[in-house]
Amino acid sequence: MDKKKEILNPAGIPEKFLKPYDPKDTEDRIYGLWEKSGYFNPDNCVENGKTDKDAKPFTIIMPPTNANGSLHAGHGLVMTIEDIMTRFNRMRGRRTLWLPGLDHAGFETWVVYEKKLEKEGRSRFDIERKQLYQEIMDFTLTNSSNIKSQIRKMGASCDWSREKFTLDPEIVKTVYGTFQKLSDDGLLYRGKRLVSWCPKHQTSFADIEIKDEERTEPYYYIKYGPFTISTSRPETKFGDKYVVMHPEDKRYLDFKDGQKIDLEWINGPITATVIKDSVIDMEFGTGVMTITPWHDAVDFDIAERHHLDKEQIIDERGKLLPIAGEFAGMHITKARPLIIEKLRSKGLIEKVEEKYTHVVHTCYKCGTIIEPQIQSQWFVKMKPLAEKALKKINGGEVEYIPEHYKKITTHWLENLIDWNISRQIVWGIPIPAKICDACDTGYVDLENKITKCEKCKGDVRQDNDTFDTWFSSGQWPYATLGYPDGKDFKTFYPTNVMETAGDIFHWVARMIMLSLYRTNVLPFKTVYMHGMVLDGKGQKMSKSKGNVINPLDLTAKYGTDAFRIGLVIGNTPGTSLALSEDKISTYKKFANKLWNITRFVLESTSEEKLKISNNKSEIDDLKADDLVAADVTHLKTLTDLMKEITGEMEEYKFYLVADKLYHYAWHEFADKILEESKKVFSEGDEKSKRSRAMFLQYALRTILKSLHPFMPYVTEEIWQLMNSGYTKGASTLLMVEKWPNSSR
RNA sequence: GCGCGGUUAGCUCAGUUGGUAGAGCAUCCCCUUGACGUGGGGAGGGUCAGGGGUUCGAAUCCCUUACCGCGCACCA
Repeated sequence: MDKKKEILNPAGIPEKFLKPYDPKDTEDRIYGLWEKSGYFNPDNCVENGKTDKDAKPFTIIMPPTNANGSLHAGHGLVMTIEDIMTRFNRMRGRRTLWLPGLDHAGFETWVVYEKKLEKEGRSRFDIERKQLYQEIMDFTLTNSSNIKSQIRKMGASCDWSREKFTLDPEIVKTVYGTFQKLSDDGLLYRGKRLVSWCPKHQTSFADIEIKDEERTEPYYYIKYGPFTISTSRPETKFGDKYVVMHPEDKRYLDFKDGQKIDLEWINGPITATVIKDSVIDMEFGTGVMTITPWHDAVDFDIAERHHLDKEQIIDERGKLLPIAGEFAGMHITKARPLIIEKLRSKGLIEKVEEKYTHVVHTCYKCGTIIEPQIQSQWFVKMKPLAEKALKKINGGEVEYIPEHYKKITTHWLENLIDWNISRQIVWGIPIPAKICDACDTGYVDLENKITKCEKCKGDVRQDNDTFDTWFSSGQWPYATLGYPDGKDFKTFYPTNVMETAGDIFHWVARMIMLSLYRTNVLPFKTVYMHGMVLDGKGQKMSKSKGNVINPLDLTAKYGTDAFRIGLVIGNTPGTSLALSEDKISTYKKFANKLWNITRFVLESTSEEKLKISNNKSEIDDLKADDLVAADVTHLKTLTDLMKEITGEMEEYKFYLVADKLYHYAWHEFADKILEESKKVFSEGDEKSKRSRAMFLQYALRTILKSLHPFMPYVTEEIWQLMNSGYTKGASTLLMVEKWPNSSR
């Protein structure tokens, strides 16, 4: 040991402090310590007296993470914010449960697995359903350990003993119960309705799985008897036998509703019927359009209103049906130019606008144009569910952070259409229903005992579809807690906070609707929405741009604590955040600063030098009476700060709290108080020295406690070293220490 | 078209109920002070997007314009 070190370390403080803080050497060991303690589980906290028996519960249900996924920056933020909430409330003495969960992520996983099959030269159509399901289950369960270890790496103090998976039997049972109840209450129906269909993936979609894309294509004006219609999709027009115009359009007053008109069409003469409907925009195009109810939402609505025939033109794979005559069997993309050629040769093309820009719906995975199709699927009537939810939300019973998400949510709820919950993929929760293909009737059949169709007495078959992922994840808060009889449901429901990404606010709305429907109670009091995590330049991360930041690279480089607090400071709820490495690097320095602050405090307040008591309770119950005037002032500043930040923690203003603690620790405590202390310890009288030593110990402990939710690893490591290596007293976990007293 | 945000220092963003504009990073200058150079001290830099209004007083409240982002619907 060189001379400098000798001077610095006269009291034999833990060796570790002689080197900079090393997250790599710390984090896994500390996480192991926490897990071993069992205190992630609130029951153990109560049992060991860390939490009072009658303490109020505090519950967060983790949004189920894709079991096949890898931790991305957004997850990093989720885990950080929810862990902050959890640790804060645990330290405040609440019976705190953070319940982790994994999502089978129906379609997401399906796409991944289908690609894997493709690589192996296999096709899902050659594999028996049960086997395929089992293969994907094995694949998912094998992969899930990956994401779980990544969640641990983030320091998440969730209760792994209560971990749930969306395909767990008890979750499925709850979901089935809801399906049955919806049916019993007349809120479920099997209907032939328009669904968004991906011809490549062979399934219907939720809105969120559809990506809007702007395309520039030719736009055709085509003669349709006495009219001219316009379209960008001539290949859908074969069956168009209704021509629609606004009832008040002066140009077409001569044509009467229901009037028949003979005209020459693509494949020969047809008879068209005039329909008057005010949905038509007189300003658009020629003010006349023909309709394709089977493949278009507006057209479908018109057909429903006027009880018109609906005919399928394009099959589920995107090929033309026999109605297309000579074009039957062709894929629509191949058929389009040929159809145009034919129309042109018949003199039916009036003009072509070459560059027409419009938005088309595409599959968010494969980019294939979504082909609406009429299908028999299960639908949930949303209006009654939405109304109940709206009443609660508008009545102020759900707190939204930030508040404007409330408006976005209510706007969405007010415009809901019936929800298609059937998906045509194997990977998911099978729909417990029987289908009669002969008369197209569906029966909810949880007990698997229906064998004959009540209507036509024909045979029924098992519904091969699975539930939309959102239908099951929409029941997450009560399903995970064991509704209706589970002990946890009774203790921890309703939960306190739902923390999730702002762009899936509709998931939150669905949880509110379904929870109200089944439990009659709002599933949570507060909705906390975080924004998107962008790259350092503020751009959306995407694989194609190559700007994806892997959070684990950053935690490896700067430590998890630096990553966590860097993600929190300056990040107000709902606002997107540019993740810059500079910022994370700053907080790595901060972790080290805390390390050195501790080193100084331990060194300068060592027993040998100053003869202060190291009795833990004497430090923690520090009174102003024990201190000299200067320290009384410092104590008051610190106490006021604790009071302030405790309030802000309760208001979920973590970005403020973290920033204030950073400033206090560095620029007040270290830069001012510690500097001033050097003089006190070298020149002051015994009373001042003792007072200062006690205050420094107290302040350090307070800083560590209050920073613990944000930077759990370094604070816990310091705490352990202080308690076991230097000061006396039982070694306890900072994780279950009491939050600093703010009521002095 | 309807709805929701945003526009503050070079960059990223704070700014709680209206009371003389803040932080981090970056820039510049100084300091080998015995916890830490992953350090310390200091400096420069903003007519708070434009316009109007309410007020003794507006970054903050109201109206309006422009631009950026997002959601919903539509796109025949």
